[in-house]
Amino acid sequence: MKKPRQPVSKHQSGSDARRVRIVRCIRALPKGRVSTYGAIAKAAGWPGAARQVVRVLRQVPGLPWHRVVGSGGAIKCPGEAAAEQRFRLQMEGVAFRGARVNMKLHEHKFPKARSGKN
DNA sequence: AGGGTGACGATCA
DNA sequence: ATGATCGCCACCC
Repeated sequence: MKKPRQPVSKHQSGSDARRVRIVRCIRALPKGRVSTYGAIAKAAGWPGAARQVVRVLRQVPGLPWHRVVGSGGAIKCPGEAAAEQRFRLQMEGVAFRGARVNMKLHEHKFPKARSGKN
């Protein structure tokens, strides 16, 4: 077996591994639960990379993108997507407080990204 | 090599 | 709450 996979580019650098990590976190979001771009980045062991989370969400299909919101539970999607996201979340039983998700009730807690060893 | 862009985050006025 | 700025990181031309 070789690696019958054809990378989008030529060589994936370390950034690819991070991407995978981020994807993993997003896919780990259970129904009815949400998280923020920053929290996911942090959970992926990469604090401050909220923008990369966004990039992954847009590039990788099949992710529960609607379960990812901005800090404070604010929906940051542009135009129509915002309405859809909100709609889908409500359908999953997520409660809103105005234009934001009630993070008190639905913010997902990721397991500690390996602190020493635990 | 240089510059612009984002479904961001935090801070300040 | 709104708008402006800065910091962060990867990607695109």
